[in-house]
Amino acid sequence: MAGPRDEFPFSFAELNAFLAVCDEGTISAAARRLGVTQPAVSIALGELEARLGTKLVDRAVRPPVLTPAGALLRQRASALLSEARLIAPEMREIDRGRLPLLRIGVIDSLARSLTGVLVRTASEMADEVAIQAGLTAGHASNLLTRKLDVMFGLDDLADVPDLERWPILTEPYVLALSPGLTPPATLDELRALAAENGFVRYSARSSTGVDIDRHLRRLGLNFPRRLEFDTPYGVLIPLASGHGFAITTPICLIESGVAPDAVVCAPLPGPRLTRTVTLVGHPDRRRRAPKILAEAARRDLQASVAERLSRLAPSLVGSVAILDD
Amino acid sequence: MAGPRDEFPFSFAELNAFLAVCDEGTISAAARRLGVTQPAVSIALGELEARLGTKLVDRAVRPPVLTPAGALLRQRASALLSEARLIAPEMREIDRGRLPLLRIGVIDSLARSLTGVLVRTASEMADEVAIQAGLTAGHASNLLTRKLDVMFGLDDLADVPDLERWPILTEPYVLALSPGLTPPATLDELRALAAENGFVRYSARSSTGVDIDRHLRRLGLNFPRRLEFDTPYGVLIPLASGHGFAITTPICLIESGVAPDAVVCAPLPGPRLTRTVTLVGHPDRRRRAPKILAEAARRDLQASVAERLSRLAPSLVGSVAILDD
DNA sequence: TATCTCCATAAGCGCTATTTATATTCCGTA
DNA sequence: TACGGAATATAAATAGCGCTTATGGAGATA
Repeated sequence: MAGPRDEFPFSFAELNAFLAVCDEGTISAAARRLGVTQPAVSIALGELEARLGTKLVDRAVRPPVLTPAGALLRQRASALLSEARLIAPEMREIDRGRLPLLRIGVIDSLARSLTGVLVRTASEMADEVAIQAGLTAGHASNLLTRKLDVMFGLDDLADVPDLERWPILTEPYVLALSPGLTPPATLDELRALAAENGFVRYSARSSTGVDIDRHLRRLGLNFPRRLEFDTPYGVLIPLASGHGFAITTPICLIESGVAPDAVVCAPLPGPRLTRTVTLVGHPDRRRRAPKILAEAARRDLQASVAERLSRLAPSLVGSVAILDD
Repeated sequence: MAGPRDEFPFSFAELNAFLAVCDEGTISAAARRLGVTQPAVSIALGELEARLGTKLVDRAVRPPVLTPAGALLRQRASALLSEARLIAPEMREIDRGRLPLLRIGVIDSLARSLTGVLVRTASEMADEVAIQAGLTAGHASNLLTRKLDVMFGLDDLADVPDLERWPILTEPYVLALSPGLTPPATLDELRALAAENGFVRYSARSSTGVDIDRHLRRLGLNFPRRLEFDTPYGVLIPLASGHGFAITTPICLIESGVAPDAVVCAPLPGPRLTRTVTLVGHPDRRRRAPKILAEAARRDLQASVAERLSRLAPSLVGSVAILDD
């Protein structure tokens, strides 16, 4: 797979080399630390710069100093690599272990909405209940490593056999705008809006953020990032106090707890994009925990979502579909 | 830099190929989408499995299904790649004189209180701002791996050199009880309370939970766990709807957003136990981000904490000390 | 100015990933 | 149960990438 550099203008090794240069201060020292010769690092760095189209380090002065672009790459690369380094160890850890406890992971955008009903329901099934809020990816890996028994998230892990799946709800992604902004009706208007106003995004750590990124990429929309968050609350806060817009969902709007007049909602121009929250869990023959929790969650949401939306964003009432099997 | 696979048992292209296989369902289809031949993908996948030491897809059945390890890799890889895809476009932006990213981690119990002021302050220092909420431990490791520039948390990372530290606030742990329960005045009364009512605890993943556990252990108190959460909101929800008690802090009470009459607060009998929130950050010579963010956060809290507490729990007004250097 | 260190470039080469070609396995269907 | 088609694995050949050694130039220190 070493063909022409299609999509990624860098390799792990190159990023690693670059970081070594940042840490060590010189190319020679970095080469020593990496256990390769000096020209190897020199060339790698040069090609990295060529492919990125930017100088990364200013070698005119000594010791070499990072350019602004280099400083950014350092941030990004070191985050990326420390993330990558975790993957292999985690995969080795996938074994099985069982605890009597009932452990439930809930995606951030449903944490507040569901915690109450989950506590009530789960308390009747288990003596000990642990509930954690977080991102889908974290819950999924915890589920697969059996650190969780069930999770509410955006990934139904369809490829994994021997898991139970209970769909909870489907909802559209919508635009959320600062009050005063005119909702765009077409993609061109959306593009114009983005030229004048900041786009507040979910981070790529969240499934929601990944979904939205991919959708925008397919539409050829390339909003600059200015503000990013990994929770619904974070995304909506900046809208209330300035000129900006975000892509979010009705449930996220409810979860964020913003005031009714702080944000204006509108449909997302272009192709429809939705997300589905699914309960995924290890089968539990005795307690039937996945099924019972799913049904309780649905009942609770059925009773509360429309009512809350009618106060926050009447136009979105009916957009959230609580599912059944 | 294509020597023996030292540290990373995969390349971007291989992860991309694996994701294509996940999406398309078959190796052949993935190869078509990637514009390579089928054996290329087949071999790449096989070597990926060999290097990771795990089967990723079960090809015995058709269509192939992911193993648990494969599902985990899918999660991780897709997050990693969507993060990586953003890097190059961003670097082009930087050359147009934009300021680099500022990434801030905030402990869950201050997330809502601080997000607004942090967005306002950080936006003036950087063109891009990322704020994530979570647990202190996660932020600390992200800070050390440079995935974060500054963090607000309960750990000042005193052992790590070359970090700036700015104390934000100190507050006591207090008891929170379901309405109707009588606040215990002594440790014996607390023990009696625990015999009759459920103790809702913070999970051991959170610094707060670890602190409380240790304190209780020293006092010889051994409450059975029944319910545990890792966010302030989660801990207080069960109290509002049943007979139980928890140990929490004034800031957590504010953060949770519970109604004023849902919970009753009282001092914690026995030795005083407090916690201190500190801002820790990488030094930032140019922008002075840690100092400026700390000062803005203090000002904001100074203005808002007492006011909010007076509505929620008048007896706690004055218990939170906003610090200075 | 001399010297040391660091860096860039050039040439050669080994290795890796790709391709084409072919065998094998699995599934649906007659 | 036998057969056709599709998907996958394997083998051999090839091409390209990145490594090394060798060498010249540039900056810092005395």
